[in-house]
Amino acid sequence: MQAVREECMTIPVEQVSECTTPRRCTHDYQVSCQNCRLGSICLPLALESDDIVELDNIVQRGRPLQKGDHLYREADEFTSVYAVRSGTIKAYRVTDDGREQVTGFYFPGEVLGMDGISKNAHACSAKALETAAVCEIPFSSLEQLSVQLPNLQRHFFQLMSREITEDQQLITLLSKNTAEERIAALMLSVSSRNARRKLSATQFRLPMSRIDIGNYLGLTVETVSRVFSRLQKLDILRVSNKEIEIVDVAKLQDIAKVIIEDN
Amino acid sequence: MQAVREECMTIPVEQVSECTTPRRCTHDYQVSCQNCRLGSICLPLALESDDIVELDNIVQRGRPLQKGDHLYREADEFTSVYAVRSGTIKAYRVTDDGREQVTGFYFPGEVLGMDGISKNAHACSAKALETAAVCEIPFSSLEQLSVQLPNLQRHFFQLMSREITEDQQLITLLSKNTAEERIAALMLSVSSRNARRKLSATQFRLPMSRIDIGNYLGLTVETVSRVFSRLQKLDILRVSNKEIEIVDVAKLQDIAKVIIEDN
DNA sequence: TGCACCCATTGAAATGCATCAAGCCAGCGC
DNA sequence: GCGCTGGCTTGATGCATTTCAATGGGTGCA
Repeated sequence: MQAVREECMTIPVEQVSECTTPRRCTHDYQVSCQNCRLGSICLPLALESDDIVELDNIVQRGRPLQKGDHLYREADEFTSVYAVRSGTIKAYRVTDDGREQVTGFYFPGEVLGMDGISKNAHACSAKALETAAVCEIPFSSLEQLSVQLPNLQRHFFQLMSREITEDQQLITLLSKNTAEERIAALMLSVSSRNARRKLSATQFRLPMSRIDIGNYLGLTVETVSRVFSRLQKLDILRVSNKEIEIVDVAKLQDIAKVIIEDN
Repeated sequence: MQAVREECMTIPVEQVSECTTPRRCTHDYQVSCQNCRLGSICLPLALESDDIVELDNIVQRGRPLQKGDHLYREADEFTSVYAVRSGTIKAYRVTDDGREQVTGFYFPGEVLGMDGISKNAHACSAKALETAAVCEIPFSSLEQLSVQLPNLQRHFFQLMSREITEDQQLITLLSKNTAEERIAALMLSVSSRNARRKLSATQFRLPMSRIDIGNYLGLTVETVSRVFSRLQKLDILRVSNKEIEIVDVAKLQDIAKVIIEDN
């Protein structure tokens, strides 16, 4: 499984749309919105097929990002929002005293960059955690198209609203929950987002480092590591470096308390 | 000063638009967007005067809320967003184990309720911390009008984006900062939001209780209280119950580290 | 093959905040 | 006035997580 991913990563041209099968990826580099596997969980949701063509026309598909490449940086001029097609993107900001705060992880089908709208400059940086491909959606075009397609406007409002509610869930998590609860909630979140993409909900590879996890959840690396060890000892998780297997979903949900939604 | 506010609160009909002068409030109950004092920091920002009339037509101004009244509750059907005209609104959600998490405080000129768009149901509850008046903006009308007025669409996108960046700032605060830093940041935030409304940036009355502050900042009441005492002892703040005076802004900023923006 | 580097794990000690507990003060109804 | 209640403050103690420190394992490169 891991070998396949590695293979994929050496053939960026071929793994633009998500590569999940053990077979060699055959996705077209320039796959359109109409036949993108992610369609139903990405922007085109709720659009008529004629409308999707119009959306497709404004979407720009650039070269894949290599691990560590930046999609944009804090304070960069805001021009576009981005839909992830493959790989994982980490959004983060640097605090005044130089430390990093991870504000989100974006998986295929998810849209990022909307924080830049308010000031016309990105409020955070976005960096690829692994080889990744994104669709760039120029915001001015999106605005214009939204005026013609009320469904698109609606959908984009919903996307932004969703970002808000997710941030608020994270706020609650950080404010009220223990280290164990936070980790459990994150694992369930990754799990359900995997399931949404028809991948395994119980076995997956975390694309981010322990440092990133800790940073996102307001914990130190050491605490993250300890919690993983503890959950493994309790036969709730099986952890091998970045490979995670959820052995006991019920117990994990019990620990997380937070209900992880996946729509 | 406090006496005036009290007077105002007994005459709700008259204090709909913000009451800040020692004189008896003379604001019209049905003040329109065109001549609302908050115009420049509320939705109509960036609209032509003709457009403001159109916006004004869809805005509904109901009876003021009394302290403790709910504007909406979690899971209520989402129909409108709300602009605060006077008073303060607290947004909060109840966690699965019954505890409360305050997600935001909304002052005059600020817009709330956008979290409800994604699921067509409110993701949190909103409650008046004191007598408050709000403008209700039916979302379907706003959507329709946005299609006609690209500036309005843009502005609403910006409002939502702003909510996202503010939530992310809170995430950083909760994840990285000490109790002292969090309180300092909140005081500076209230201060700058007051200044935006041409009120004193150094002397104000906190509309929320210590419990709410703690809840918002992920701290217990006791810690909040201790921090206030400490900051008072250091001659940075003067605290008398809910009345706050910022004695040393520089030191407060120094503690907060976070740069509080006010645009 | 071996070195260097980064990431992850584990242990021991330190600490900031929560928890528990008691007391104070203001407002309010009786 | 009296006693009640709710919000706020202050002190003593405990604990979860951080901090400091050391070690191990994987990966890339010479």
